[in-house]
Amino acid sequence: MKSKKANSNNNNLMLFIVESPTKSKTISNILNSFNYKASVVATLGHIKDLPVNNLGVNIKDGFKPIFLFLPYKKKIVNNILNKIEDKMSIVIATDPDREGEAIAFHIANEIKNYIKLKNLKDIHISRAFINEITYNGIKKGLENLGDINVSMVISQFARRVSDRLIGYKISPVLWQAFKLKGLSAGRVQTATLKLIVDKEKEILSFKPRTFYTFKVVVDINNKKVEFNLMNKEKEIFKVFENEKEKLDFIELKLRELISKEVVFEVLNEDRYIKPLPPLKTSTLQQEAAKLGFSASKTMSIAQRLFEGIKIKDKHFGLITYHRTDSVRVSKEGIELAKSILGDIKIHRFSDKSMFDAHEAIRITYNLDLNLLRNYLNQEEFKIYLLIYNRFLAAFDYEAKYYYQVIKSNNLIDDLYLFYESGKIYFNGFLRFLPDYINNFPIFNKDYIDLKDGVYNFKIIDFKVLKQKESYPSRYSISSIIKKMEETGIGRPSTYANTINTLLKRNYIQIKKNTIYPTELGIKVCDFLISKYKELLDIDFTAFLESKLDDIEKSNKDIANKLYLNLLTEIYNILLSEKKGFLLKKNN
DNA sequence: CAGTGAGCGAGCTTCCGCTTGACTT
Repeated sequence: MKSKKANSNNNNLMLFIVESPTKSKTISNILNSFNYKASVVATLGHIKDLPVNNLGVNIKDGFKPIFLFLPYKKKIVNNILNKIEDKMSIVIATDPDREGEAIAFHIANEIKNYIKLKNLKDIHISRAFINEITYNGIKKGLENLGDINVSMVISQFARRVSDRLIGYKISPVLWQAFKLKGLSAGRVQTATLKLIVDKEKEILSFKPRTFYTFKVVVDINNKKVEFNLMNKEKEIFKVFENEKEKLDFIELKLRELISKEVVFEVLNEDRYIKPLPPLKTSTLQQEAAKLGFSASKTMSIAQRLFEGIKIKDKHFGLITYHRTDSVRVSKEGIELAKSILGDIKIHRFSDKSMFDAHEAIRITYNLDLNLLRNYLNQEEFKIYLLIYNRFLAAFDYEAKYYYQVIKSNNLIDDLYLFYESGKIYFNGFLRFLPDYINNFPIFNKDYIDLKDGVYNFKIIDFKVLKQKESYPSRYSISSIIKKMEETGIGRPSTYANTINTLLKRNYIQIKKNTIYPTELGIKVCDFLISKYKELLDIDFTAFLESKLDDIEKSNKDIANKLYLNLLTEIYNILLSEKKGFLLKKNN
């Protein structure tokens, strides 16, 4: 073994490149156990980007992007290059997604230039796809080394250049139209702003109507039980203010029923509640928002938990990576759940993750919570607990409950009396998420001891409740992030940034976790949508994604052609709108 | 001759997405 290692020392020289430095230590240990003499280095995300001060897109030369080093990245890249030696294998293991592929492309170019410059020999560059930082994840990645996927890189360029053209061509139109410095527009921020403005308009134009509902009190074994008057579809029956005759009719009929016996059917069922999936970026931000954390605050706390803490001279990264859109849990995570819970159940959760570069956000060690409380501040501990509870809940058993529905015969014109209740008899995952049952109103009602069957019960009384339709509610931080994710606007790394940008531009205000558009926000949004609906409305991102998908799936030549088509199409829209704007101004 | 002002040109804002760390409070 010793001689073999010495023998192959040079062949096993490896430079392993990832994005996040926090992962490098773990990876380094795993690679050493494979007998590689590896150094693991991190790019810290993108190394190159379009210039900030100008468009950076050569429109006449087929929309060719001009990429420059981001600040401080030249130094990081130089540090990586300095580690390259003869007879080394270089493995680029940036995240397995569109952005990661572009990072791989840029770093590979730098490496190739360096090799030429220094005249280095026997260097092999390859691309690895690592879905999880575990022994098996790395092993699998190294067994299936490949090359950089050029079409995927072109698709990332298309995404980047689209966003640049839209942002940098439209924002100046705003400066001119509003005579204000620093206004901005973009595919993500303007679509998000529109969600908020649309909601405000919905509220403004909403005219709440007054309506009446009916509760009927029934005597069941000397207990007064309140039933709802509902239609066949189990919707509460409403009579609106202008339907006076209907109201009188129902009241009359109900009055006639007082002291009368009515036929009811009782049905009891065994039902269960499935656990919630573990957290991902969007849901973590949503849950934390309910505790009063802003999205960016949540992310900086999660970053600290990810980087971890020292306990008795040993370092513990406390959670998995916190920027993810997946609820998948790695084998290692499942083992961890098993070691904590003993007995686990694997549930299937629907997962619409687009790239799945990272698994769900979960805890990484079975650490004593009381011990941890001493090492974390209050905020960190709260966020850790959210992650802890959702992770363990996801592997726990369903909660089980008795469900009961009591339904009358046809009472009046296809209207029925309904009573629904539930009683939990097995907590299951609810031991980790006790508040979750508040989402089910049936558990607030008494479960009545009645066997299945047909009964006669006496009607005692009824109540007519006067109510007003409630206004649509404005977005909270939590619900806007949910909506952004549902509509596909933005990515896990940018939900928080987008909200901050809208705040910084004074397009929105947040008061008591409620998001209001400002007057400026509404004006800017209306102006932009009237002129650039095609590019800035909510569904443009879905359109763009489908085009990017086409590019990614094509061979290089077709991908280049599709790239040109897409950007020409976008540019033409920008051009025609701008012309229209100038014409109108001159008139 | 000196003061005024027209006219011109330069410089500035801006996008989305991937990562931390260097700042301040």
